[in-house]
Amino acid sequence: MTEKLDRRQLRTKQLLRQALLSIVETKGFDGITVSELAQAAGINRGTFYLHYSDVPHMVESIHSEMMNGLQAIMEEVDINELFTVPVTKEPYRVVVRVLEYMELHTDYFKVTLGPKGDTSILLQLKKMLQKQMYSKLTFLFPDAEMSPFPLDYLIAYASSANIGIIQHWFETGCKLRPKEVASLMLRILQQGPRGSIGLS
Amino acid sequence: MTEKLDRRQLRTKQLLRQALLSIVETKGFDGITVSELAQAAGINRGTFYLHYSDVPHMVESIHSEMMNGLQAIMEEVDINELFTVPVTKEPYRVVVRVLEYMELHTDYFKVTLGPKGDTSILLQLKKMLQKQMYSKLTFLFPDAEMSPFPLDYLIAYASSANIGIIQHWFETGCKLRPKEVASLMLRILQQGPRGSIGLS
DNA sequence: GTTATTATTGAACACTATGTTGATTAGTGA
DNA sequence: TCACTAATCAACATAGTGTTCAATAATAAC
Repeated sequence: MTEKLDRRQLRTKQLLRQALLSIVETKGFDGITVSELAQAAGINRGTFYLHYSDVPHMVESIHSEMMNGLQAIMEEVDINELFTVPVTKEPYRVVVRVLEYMELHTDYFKVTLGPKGDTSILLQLKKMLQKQMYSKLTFLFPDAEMSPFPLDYLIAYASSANIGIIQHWFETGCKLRPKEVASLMLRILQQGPRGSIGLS
Repeated sequence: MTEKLDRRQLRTKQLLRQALLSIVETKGFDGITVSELAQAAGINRGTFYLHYSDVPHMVESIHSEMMNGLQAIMEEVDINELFTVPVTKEPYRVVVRVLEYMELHTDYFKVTLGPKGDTSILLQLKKMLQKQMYSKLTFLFPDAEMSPFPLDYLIAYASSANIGIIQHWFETGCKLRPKEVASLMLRILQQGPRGSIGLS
């Protein structure tokens, strides 16, 4: 997989990554030129093409790195537990680990999930959640007709909702600990919006 | 407001709008050139600049039109009712009207809310929902400390969740009627994810 | 430490899109 | 019909693209 070692390559890739995220933070992912990227990174414009064919290619490449990291954690998730385990002081472990991973890479996620962010990443993230939810829900409801509520809409609802919480977490500067955020997600998922604020 | 009448201007604006949405549908909002836009619309490239300064300006302009239409409807919403009125066969009226408006402009919303869509529009839409929710929730909980659940996170959750449902609605080709979608939104908002599928 | 390797640099290239201008044509409203 | 003005067409300087090549510098391996 990672069979690249030359310090020079690593250095320029790091410089490019920093430059990209810095630019994205101010003007979003659109309209970034190779020229400004190279200048911000302090490297020669031609050098960029030794690593990426294109700005979109570089963006996609960085996206993949982060998504792979998330995917590895996600694959351990067990939605069944999420739905059946009662509220405890220890929120669901894998959720916490996902949030910790995101907090570790704040520089990346705060921009991609924010207002200048990337739709495709939000979508991938949502699809990850949905995939897990779907497999577990179809286990709970082998015959889709048994559910009094269309499962696809339920999944669309719950996945978007949790992403909304994560976005708000970054938007407010990650003031809460991953554990606390996971705890909120668990409570609202179990009790629903009305129940969580104390309405009957 | 709308004091433009010349048929020629209306014609080219319509042609440009159609061309834009058609292009966006295939390659998203990014990297659209004035040249391809003019060609797709069958107008002279220079003519574009008689109407818009820029591609982003045109995009922003079309966004505003749609958002203003939504805003006018949204301002009638009464979240209080959403939270207190029991499930009836008639879902909340304003929600239905918003969904009807969106369905009327399917060509626009199916792309902007979809995978190739625009983050800023999703954000504006979410902010609209949040504004309404916030004013109503602070009415229910004048002292923010009274809520056992942080209101900002609750609002982030609920607004994203409902947008997720709308996105899924367009994603699946608007098979349900606006009334049916509004009914789903109401049920899940009241009963929560677990309650709506019949779990205790 | 020397050497072979290779990433980076800098300059040049043709190409595409930009945004603007001025003169001309053609459609519109009164 | 006629004054007005939107749309067209060609031309322009500018800026970014993606590529190539020779020269330079840093690196890894011996």
